[in-house]
Amino acid sequence: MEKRTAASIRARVRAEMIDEIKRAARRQLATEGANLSLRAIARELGVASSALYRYFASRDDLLTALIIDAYNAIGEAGERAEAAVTERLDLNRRWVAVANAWRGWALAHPAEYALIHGSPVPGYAAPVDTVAPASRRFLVVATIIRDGRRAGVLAPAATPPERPLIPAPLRVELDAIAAALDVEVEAGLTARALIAVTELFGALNFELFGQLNNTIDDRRAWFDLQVRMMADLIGLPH
Amino acid sequence: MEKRTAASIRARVRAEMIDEIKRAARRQLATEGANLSLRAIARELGVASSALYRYFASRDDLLTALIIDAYNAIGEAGERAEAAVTERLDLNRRWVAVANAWRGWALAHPAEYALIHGSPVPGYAAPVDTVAPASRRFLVVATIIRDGRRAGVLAPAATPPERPLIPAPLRVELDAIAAALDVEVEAGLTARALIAVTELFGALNFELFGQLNNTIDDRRAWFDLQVRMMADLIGLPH
DNA sequence: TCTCGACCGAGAGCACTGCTCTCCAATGTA
DNA sequence: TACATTGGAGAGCAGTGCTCTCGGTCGAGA
Repeated sequence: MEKRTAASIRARVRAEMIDEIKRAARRQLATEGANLSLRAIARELGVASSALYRYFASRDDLLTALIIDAYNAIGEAGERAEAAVTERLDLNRRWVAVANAWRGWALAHPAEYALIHGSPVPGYAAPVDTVAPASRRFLVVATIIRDGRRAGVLAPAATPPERPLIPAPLRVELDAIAAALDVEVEAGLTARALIAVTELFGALNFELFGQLNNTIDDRRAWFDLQVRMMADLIGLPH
Repeated sequence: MEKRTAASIRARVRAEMIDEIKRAARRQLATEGANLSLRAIARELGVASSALYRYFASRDDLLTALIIDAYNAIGEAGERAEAAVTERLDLNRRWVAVANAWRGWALAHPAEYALIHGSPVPGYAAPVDTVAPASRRFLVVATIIRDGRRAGVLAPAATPPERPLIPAPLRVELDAIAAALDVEVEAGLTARALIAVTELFGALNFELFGQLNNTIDDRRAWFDLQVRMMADLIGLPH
């Protein structure tokens, strides 16, 4: 017991410091974007800038930590909203809940959203640690599709006919994605779900990166319409 | 005449220098991203860093110039590809041409693409000069819709029924957009066209910003499928 | 309980950045 | 040809990421 406790004292202090650094970094992020200043963070914490290097080997390392946190945060936001829908068979409601949760998180944390959905930091190669948190967003959508298929409301017959034919190599990849997400659906449905998600994040990018300034002011209604149209594209019953 | 010629000598030299600076900046952009270095550009041109300030008041000013150029370049790429389609009544072909041109330009100039579609540079407010070039991308799509409506192939009856109902305030805004683009179509069609474009740029963001690494390798086929599905969403006849 | 070693903070320093200011040479203009 | 506008050079300021060395502190194992 002593060993564990003793070790965890230092570890806990260290973890707290890491947390404080990340908090300050997130604050910086809001005003400075991806080119946040380590020295400014150190100043804010009342610490020499060199001290930060005891916790993060480089600025990129700190950014990586923030990126992983952001992926997990937006993923968790979607998961919680989806889990809160009690009518589990109302796939539409679950889809809308996820979409709105994503948008809500993005609007509440625009800088962190930009960190993961914006231009990659030049010369920065995303480490492998980021791929799992990054795919987390898609998992929750997969559960909706899976439940729908199992319940029969997303039966192959009920979904729209596969209109643009999918070439074989692409079909193989789409099948692999579905298998990795543990859903057994035809490639056409996988494609439509992916497209729906792509559209949503495209919409969020447009909204957050200022592409629809002076174009659409009622962003809430516009996003809502897109969410519903994408629900139709997937084939979610209403 | 002497006055004009004399003035234009200086002006021409100045324009050439500006061009050289922008060329070097674009080269920098490819490796360094948005945080390119003025001093590195100066070094590359064999010039003192302070000399650059005779041409651009600040780094942000230079970035603004690059942004405007990028908007115009991708816009023009779309326009040229669309204009090259001789079968003017084949709306589908025109749409595909535009989409592929956008993607081709993006793949050829990823850094410039990121400059206009990625996270906004922190603390950088896009000047008014950028809004016109930014909307240029949408103009070419508008012409396709307009021609389709005029030719009757995009007749209201032929387009899918307006399924998600559009709330009145949003409908007003969509009508305003259509009016600004000089197309006379119902709000539902405007919405679908906007969504199609949103999805395409969402797809390009995913592809260029690395979101579909380890997911889909056959990017060409995947983009193609998305383009065709969005053509269906708009209601372009095939 | 006590000593020792891991850990961590401080500070100086390097090479770099954007930007300003002053000085000066070149060059088109009248 | 003399002048005034233009643009380049260079020093300098405040800031950056990052490294290295030096000490102190405090939890660790004996």
